[in-house]
Amino acid sequence: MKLDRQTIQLAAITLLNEEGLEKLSMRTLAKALDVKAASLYFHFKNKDELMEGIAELISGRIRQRLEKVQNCDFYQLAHILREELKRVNDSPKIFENTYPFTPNRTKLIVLGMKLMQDLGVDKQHLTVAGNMGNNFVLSYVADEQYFARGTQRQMPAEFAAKFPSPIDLANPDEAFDYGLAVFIRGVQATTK
Amino acid sequence: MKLDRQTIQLAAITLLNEEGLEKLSMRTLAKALDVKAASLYFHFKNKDELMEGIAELISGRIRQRLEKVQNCDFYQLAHILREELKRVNDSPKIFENTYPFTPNRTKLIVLGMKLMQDLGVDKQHLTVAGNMGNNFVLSYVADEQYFARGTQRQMPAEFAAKFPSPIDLANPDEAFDYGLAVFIRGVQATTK
DNA sequence: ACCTGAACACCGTTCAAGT
DNA sequence: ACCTGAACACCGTTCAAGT
Repeated sequence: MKLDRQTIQLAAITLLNEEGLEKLSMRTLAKALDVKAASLYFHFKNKDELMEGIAELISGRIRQRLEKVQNCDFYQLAHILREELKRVNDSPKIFENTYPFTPNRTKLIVLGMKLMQDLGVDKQHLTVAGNMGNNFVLSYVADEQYFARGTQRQMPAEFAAKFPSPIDLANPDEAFDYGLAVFIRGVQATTK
Repeated sequence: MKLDRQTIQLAAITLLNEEGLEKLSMRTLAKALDVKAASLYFHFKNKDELMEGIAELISGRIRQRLEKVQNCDFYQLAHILREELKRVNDSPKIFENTYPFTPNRTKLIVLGMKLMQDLGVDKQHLTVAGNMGNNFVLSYVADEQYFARGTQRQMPAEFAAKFPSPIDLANPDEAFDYGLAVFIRGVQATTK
């Protein structure tokens, strides 16, 4: 088997979409590639570096899509981010648990900051606002994937009675736009 | 050694604050309690149930503090939530990865929903808004604890040059209030 | 340069057996 | 009722050895 970093990362993504992050081990990944676990360590220093590579790969996909968008605003960035995160099961957890300043990802962070500036955020709150926008999308996709899994335990009857038919599950796109609007309008309203 | 669920949970919290979630295993926990790992399984079905118990214990602390607050609004809830989460290292990750509908935690969720209603959120967006508020605080504390750890790798020079001295790190309380204001005003602005 | 065999030091979990 | 010894099936990682 001829390995390289990208082959390994793509195989890992396939495994994530089939089984989820918990089932992804260096050994299962090696097995899927018909290779021994130790071989992976020739291409990646350790598992963390592999995860970092996956986040970086996804960031590259996002940047590629952004190139085709002129006059990008935060609304569009958030939508593309959500869509690409959804393509990889458990990607929000991977993003949360890896070092963020890899090349493509850094460029996305810088773009996010610029878009915050465009929304009128003052300089001293750029990073807070940027983190908040990023965390909103990550958490939203994490919740979506959690419910898509369908393996959760039930809500207690007490709760289900009080909040019947939560529309977000039926209308995830509308709910995402609602949350996004909350964030964007909130940022605008909080600018002096 | 005389064990019970609470003793185990408190020992786990101590270990979290000393070493973090990654170092917390059933075996290290047992060692800290001067007991064998298998003993823990008499009190908890598995590690997940133990983590769930820790989140539930923290939720109980929050509820206790909320009892002393009259006319609680979301601003106050968010502050108390943040403070209690900060008392336990990696608590945001624990909350994210456990089943949420345990008794005390369910009551907090119901309260959160009610406070969203007080802010004027329409019925069909209650759960989205509630999740968003919850995720905001969780993510914020996760970031705070990440930076408090101090073991992160450096930002690239390119980035540090563009965004010098991020005030959020120096002024975490002010930054939290900023984010909270963004959320609250955004919710109000997005109500028809 | 790239891969493997074999090992090391860990995990979570189970369960018959002890008290 | 509560705890343990001993095992099972896993992990991530290293490194001398092979090609």
